[in-house]
Amino acid sequence: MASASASASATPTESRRRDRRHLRHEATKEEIVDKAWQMVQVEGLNALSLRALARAVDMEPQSLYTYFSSKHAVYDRLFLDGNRELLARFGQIEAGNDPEDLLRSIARLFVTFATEDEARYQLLFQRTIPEFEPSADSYAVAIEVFAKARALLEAVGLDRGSDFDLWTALVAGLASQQLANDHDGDRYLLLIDEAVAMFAKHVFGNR
Amino acid sequence: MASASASASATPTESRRRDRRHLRHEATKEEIVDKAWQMVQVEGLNALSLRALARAVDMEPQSLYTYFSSKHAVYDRLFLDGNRELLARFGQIEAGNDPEDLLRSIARLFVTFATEDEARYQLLFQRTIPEFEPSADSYAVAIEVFAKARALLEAVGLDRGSDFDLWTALVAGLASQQLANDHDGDRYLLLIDEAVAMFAKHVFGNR
DNA sequence: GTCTATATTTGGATAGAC
DNA sequence: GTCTATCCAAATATAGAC
Repeated sequence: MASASASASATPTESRRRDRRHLRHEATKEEIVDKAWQMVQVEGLNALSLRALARAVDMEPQSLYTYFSSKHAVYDRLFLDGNRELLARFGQIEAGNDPEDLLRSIARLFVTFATEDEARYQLLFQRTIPEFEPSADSYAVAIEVFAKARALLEAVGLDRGSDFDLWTALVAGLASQQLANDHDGDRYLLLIDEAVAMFAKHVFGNR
Repeated sequence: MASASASASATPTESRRRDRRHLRHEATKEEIVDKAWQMVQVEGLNALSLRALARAVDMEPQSLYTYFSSKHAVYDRLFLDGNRELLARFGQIEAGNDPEDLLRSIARLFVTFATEDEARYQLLFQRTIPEFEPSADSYAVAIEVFAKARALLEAVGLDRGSDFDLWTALVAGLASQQLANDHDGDRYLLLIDEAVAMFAKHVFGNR
């Protein structure tokens, strides 16, 4: 079964060579992706250009096409990366006994994630790049993120869809206002606990 | 004083001619702006190009420069327009006796304004165009909008800055989630009343 | 896998005739 | 105020040599 994926007649030497080539390829790709993140952070998500990206990694623009078949493919990779990162962070949240504690953890996690990198937030949660749509594979991870967030809320007894939607609106609102109105400050970050308390009281009442 | 703004030796005929020319100029400018709004609505805020815009109003691209000195000047005009529109709508809100009614009106107004036109929302409230910053004049109107919203909240007794910030986060959150996750639906619109009730209870308690 | 060369398109912007 | 002509730069992308 495994041999079907490559040349069936590969010698051990050929196989090792292929692996090394593959590793090198992946390493270069990583380098490109890292630089792309840097660039969108500094210049803005929509300012990314393949030329500039290529030159930033000491490559001719055309050579990038060995790694990414188009500009959207680069964006798609960033989209995937961002969602994987968020999913990983959600995975570290542990459900304690107090529901409000959990909500607070989620809110802090999300707003921190958002404010760390505005370009990433725009890419993942706002439709700001003309024509760009994530590939099915990348989108699947975004769905996972969504499902994970929902599962966390269900774990504290919030299984109504409308509770979940109100929650995400509240948290996304804090994130987007922090980015839009107080980019380098903490005005809205400081409201997280109050917002969580308000929401908790609303959905749990006075239990 | 008035004559200082133009040629001091203008005859009545010259003056009328100048007026008509001015009117025609403004009319054409309006037409360009209208078309620009249409285009960003359809193709996305960042997809606007002066060439396409010019051709859409049956003009050579270069002729646009008679009306707008740069692409950012067009964006700046849209930014101004959008803020004026929002300000005008805020002006129609009347402060009744019930605070929660007022909050509900504001929330509906804002979320409706946002969901009507995603490009406009991005332009006014998200930093999605690389390099673009509104001119001082346009920004002044944005400040007016902000001040008006704040005054409305103060009218119902909410004079703490943190209340205002929590409020705008909540409302902006509903708006941005509606745009991002349910573009043509009403999932988050339907949550407005609940969100307002939650917030009102939080800030007013059980009076 | 990287380069040179090149195609093609598009973009914003200016000069100058009419 | 609009056009022609033009510039210049940048963009994405492909073909083919090495």
